Amino acid sequence: MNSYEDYTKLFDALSHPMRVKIVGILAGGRKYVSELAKELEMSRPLLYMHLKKLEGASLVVDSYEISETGKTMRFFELKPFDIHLSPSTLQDLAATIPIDAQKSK
Amino acid sequence: MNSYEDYTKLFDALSHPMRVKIVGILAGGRKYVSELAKELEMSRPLLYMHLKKLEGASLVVDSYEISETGKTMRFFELKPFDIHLSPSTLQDLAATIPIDAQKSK
DNA sequence: TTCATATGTAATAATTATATTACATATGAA
DNA sequence: TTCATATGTAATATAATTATTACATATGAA
Repeated sequence: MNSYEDYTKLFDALSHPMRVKIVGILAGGRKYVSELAKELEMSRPLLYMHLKKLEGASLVVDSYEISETGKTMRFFELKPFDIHLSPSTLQDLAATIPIDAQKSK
Repeated sequence: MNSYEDYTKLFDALSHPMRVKIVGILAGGRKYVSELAKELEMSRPLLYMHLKKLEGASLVVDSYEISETGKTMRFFELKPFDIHLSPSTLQDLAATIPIDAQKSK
């Protein structure tokens, strides 16, 4: 974790309950996309959108594997993180934010 | 802090750099609206929008005071908070999120 | 009265985010 | 060949967020 953009991306990633839910599931171990979609009762296009945000925030990483039955599977797993939020930590972070900062997309 | 909605509101509030900046400034002491707008070089309507989000996330509270020159001033100050984010804490939080949860507006 | 400094908000524009539908490829099993 | 299960994405629709402009009120000082 370095810049304030990293932090706003992280907060943005965790601002949607389904993405927090995805993180919670992955905290119990890696899953492949179709498996996750079934568990979340969510369409894959929508799930991909959420996973992309989580990956953009460096909360998850993906890797490919071929199953015993020959299917390509894309696994997602959680990256370790440990973040402390308090007035003091946010004050330090805020000090690095320029006055004309916009939301990073 | 109780429900997952409280947390997603908090993350949403911190997902914009200017709101983190506002929190950082208020960590140094309370400010009234016009004072903040000047320091942030931001229009008051836009600042109000950001402050409303921060207040909705229970990060700040407001109070009114009459200045020595008779002007009504609306002060904002930071509420204390201390949040720890890790796979384990998010796993606990995620367990409370229903499968059909949508973003709370 | 006019000016400067507070407050507040309604209306709109512009941009992003969220969600769905409809495609497409590839593999192994039946 | 057909089916089930993986993958991926393009196009579109809907909704929410972000940002600006234009108002309005109130106070005390000049």
